[in-house]
Amino acid sequence: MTDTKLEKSPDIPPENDSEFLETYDASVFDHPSVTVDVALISVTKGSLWTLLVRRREPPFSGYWALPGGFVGLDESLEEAASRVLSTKAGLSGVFLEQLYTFGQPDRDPRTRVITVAYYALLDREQARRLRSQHEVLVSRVAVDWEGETGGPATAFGGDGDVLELAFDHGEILGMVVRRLRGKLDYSPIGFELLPPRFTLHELQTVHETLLGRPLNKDSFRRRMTASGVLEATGVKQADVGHRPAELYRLNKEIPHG
Amino acid sequence: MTDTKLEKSPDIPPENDSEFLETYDASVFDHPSVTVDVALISVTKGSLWTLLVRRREPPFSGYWALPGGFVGLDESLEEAASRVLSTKAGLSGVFLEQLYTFGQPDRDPRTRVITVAYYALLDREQARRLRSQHEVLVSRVAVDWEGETGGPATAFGGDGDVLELAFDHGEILGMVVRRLRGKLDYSPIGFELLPPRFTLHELQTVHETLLGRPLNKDSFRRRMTASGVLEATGVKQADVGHRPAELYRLNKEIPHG
DNA sequence: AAAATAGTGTCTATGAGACACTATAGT
DNA sequence: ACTATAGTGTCTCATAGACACTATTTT
Repeated sequence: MTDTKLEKSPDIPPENDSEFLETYDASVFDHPSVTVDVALISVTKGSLWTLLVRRREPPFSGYWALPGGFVGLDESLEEAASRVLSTKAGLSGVFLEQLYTFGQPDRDPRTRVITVAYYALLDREQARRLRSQHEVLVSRVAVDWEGETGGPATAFGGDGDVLELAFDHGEILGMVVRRLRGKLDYSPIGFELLPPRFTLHELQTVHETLLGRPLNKDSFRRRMTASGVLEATGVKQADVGHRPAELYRLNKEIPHG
Repeated sequence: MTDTKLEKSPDIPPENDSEFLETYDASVFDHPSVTVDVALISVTKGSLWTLLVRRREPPFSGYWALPGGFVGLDESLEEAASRVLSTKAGLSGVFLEQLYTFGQPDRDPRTRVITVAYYALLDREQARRLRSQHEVLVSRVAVDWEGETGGPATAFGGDGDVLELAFDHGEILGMVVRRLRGKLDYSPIGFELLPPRFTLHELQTVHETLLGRPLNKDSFRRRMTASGVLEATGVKQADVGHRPAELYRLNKEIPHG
């Protein structure tokens, strides 16, 4: 094949970025700030919840924001997100995955801030501990099913009032929910939102809450048991006022990406 | 519900990022550099291709790299990627989407560089124009089907030799291909790799090349015609040495996310 | 006519939804 | 016994794969 036109002219830029530097030279030290913002997602009572912190200073003073922080020069993005999780929520060892990077020049009115958004998935127990913390709000989140192709999420306070979200955090939350909806079919993320042992019914409720629509019970059970990612423990529920369901756990033998 | 523990203590940090600043204060002006790298993907001759540029200076001098550049303080990430596309490849108006952000502290040995990776999809005609340019190499790319869960791509030169890729660009290319494979089922990205009018066979070849495995002809035709995203033009191929196939185009009436 | 690919019709296997039925806990 | 949910068996319908067959162009 003759697809190769290899380098032969002397006017090739010496660096990947040199032609940019021509126009950028004077401000070469004006690098943008880079932050991570983390959406801590949990599912209970048939709703989606996320942790928000209230801003006390401009910009967006009084608005609610996802917990976040600057990326240190010696830490990876994931380490920065982990640090935010630990500092702002006292959590470690939770499922954490990169979502998207938001970099509109005007998203922070002060200065250029590019943020790498992450989402973390919490089970009931972790979410419960969060609710007992001070200074944070675990807020209910809703995304229109219509909002499939885009659009922000709405966050609600304890009294059902709509919360004003800082920056583009409404958009970030909207994208988190849509991403989770999309991954649910082919990725074992539902389990991250449940304790280590759970019933099929609990798993179905998590899926339904995430998707925002009811699922067929028979089909759901068949799909899950046939997929091989579940493992029956032999143990059953206790004290439930009806026939106890079997508890399942994630099958660690199967590699699940 | 009593999920709200609103702010009431005076020790709440005044800013989202203040506790980070405690440890960061001295180097508050040492922001990381932020770049965009763009993988220009095309499909022809049953293979995947991407544009690579050869580095002429350290680090990774002599290695091959994705085209990229610094993000300007006043441009969005997408605008930066568009600019790279136009400056390095002379292309505009092509499909462009953000992939992932790579930020390992040691990915660039000189200094901290966080890169936001994008991928662009080119049709035959755009790829052909690329191949006629100087100073760039349109390289064949392969990703093990096994590499479903991760791992880098391999790039090949014109003589079939393996190219050494700079930085983590092999990982980036691997993730691009896996992302495309995943999106193919539920997103009309296959059309971006074809000219405005194409036959069902050409579309199937694009899908097969991307996926790295053969597809069932009958099922593929049914799926595509039933999906409603295709529109028959009534026009047929000419000069093909066999029965000419009907040409289809993307149905612009249907909203497709 | 031969070669080559386009396109259709039909049968079968598989998975989802619907529904009826049985099972087992607490009260 | 009653209630509520767990779990099974079976039927139907939609979709994918397999295969046979017909159609239409160039050489």
